[in-house]
Amino acid sequence: MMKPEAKLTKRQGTVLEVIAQHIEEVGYPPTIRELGDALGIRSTNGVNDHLKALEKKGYLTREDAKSRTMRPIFWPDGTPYEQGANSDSTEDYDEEIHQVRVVGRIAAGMPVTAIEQTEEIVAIGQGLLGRQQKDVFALRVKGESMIEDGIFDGDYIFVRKQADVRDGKIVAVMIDGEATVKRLFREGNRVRLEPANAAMEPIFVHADEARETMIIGPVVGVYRRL
Amino acid sequence: MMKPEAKLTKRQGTVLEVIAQHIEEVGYPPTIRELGDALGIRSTNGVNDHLKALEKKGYLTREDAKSRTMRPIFWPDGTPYEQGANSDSTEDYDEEIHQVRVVGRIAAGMPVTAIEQTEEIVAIGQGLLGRQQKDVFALRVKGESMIEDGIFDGDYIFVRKQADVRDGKIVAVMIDGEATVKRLFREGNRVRLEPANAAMEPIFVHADEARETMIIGPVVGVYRRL
DNA sequence: TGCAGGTCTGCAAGAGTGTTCAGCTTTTTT
DNA sequence: AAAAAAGCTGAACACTCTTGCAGACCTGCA
Repeated sequence: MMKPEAKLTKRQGTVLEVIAQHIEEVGYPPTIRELGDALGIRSTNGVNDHLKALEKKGYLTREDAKSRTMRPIFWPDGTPYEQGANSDSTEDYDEEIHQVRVVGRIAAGMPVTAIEQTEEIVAIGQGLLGRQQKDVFALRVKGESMIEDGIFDGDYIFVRKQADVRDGKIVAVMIDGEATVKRLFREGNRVRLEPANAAMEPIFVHADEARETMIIGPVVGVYRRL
Repeated sequence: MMKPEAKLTKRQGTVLEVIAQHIEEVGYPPTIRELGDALGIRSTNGVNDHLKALEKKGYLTREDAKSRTMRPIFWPDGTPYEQGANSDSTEDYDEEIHQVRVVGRIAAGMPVTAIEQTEEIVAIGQGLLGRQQKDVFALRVKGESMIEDGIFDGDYIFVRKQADVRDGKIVAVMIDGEATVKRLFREGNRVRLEPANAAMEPIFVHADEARETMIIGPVVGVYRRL
């Protein structure tokens, strides 16, 4: 089994995970600036330093001066990164149990990382959440806007914090301080938030709008107690 | 199964194939110029016309004005294009966390305790299952008999082994060796098993019937991966 | 015959992106 | 305590990339 030369710092591991997450979720690698947004780094050079470090340590490759050309080689833990051919990995893998915070509301205008009112904490195994789901939290659904997609009032939804989401995915968004769940579609310079309820109208958000809008991230799971 | 609206021309199919090939071999989508090189098209607009056509016909999506953001949706022949993958895992742990067996089928005529084919094990915290949930196992739902209750094909349902169930509850039952999910209603000396799908008829089971019927227990939770 | 759609050239504007420089603070190592 | 590494800001620059416009040729179809 191949292994990388040196270990990563905590932060570098996070960077690498965010890249892998972006590729899996969005379908292609991020740009330096997109990476910066996801990591809360304002300067492109701040991100670049991380990428240089990851390259130097052998966890990542890039093509010079080309956009979106970064490719992970190893996971932060040293496991080889695979992309196309995934296998029945014969290796056992200790299942991680995640302690997920359930929040009632999200403060308006706050960065995505700032969440109020942890109402309870629930435990759920990695097997149900999917691969490398780190920044996941849970919300209780209010309202019936997604009943046709089988998401009901009172359901727990598990959301991964990630601003960049693939088209057509179910996402949690924050509009004027209210957190809601909708399907997201990009249409030119605006975004359509489509409820799964024939009785409700889609919401349109323009890029240049004054509205307090923020994509929290994709919904990765739904749980309903019966 | 979803299908694209219109068919592609020969050339458009080639373009789409080249894109898919690039993603597979290089790891990320090409730019318009790179596509042009691969196709022998000198003008970026020539390529762009193809991309527009592919988008219009629903075979491809792009983000506006961003590089390398094209994503195939269908193959030229109309087959859905897949890219993401799931991995599952198992191992022990201990706490207030339940290791729940996920079974594919239940053997006909066997006592409820005898279950075959543990396909995987998922972990879930007590907080989501409810109180004193000891004999709980999980099933993957097959079919659409409960879509109106928000239980879809492929969902995990958590069932507590318990023969006595309150009226109107969603239960897992075994009929002639097949495990299904229905709502249970007692009506005199018979039992009505009501699907939550307008297109399906309820099943009636009489107490004196020869049918191999057995109530496994109430469904205490539903989980759906997204 | 006319017309729509597919395919392509060439050009130019403007947004997007990677790179680099100078400098800063904090953490880790020596 | 000093030095090195990690982590980051802000700005500037050149190049890449998408998009749009104008125009061309071809084919199938009404």
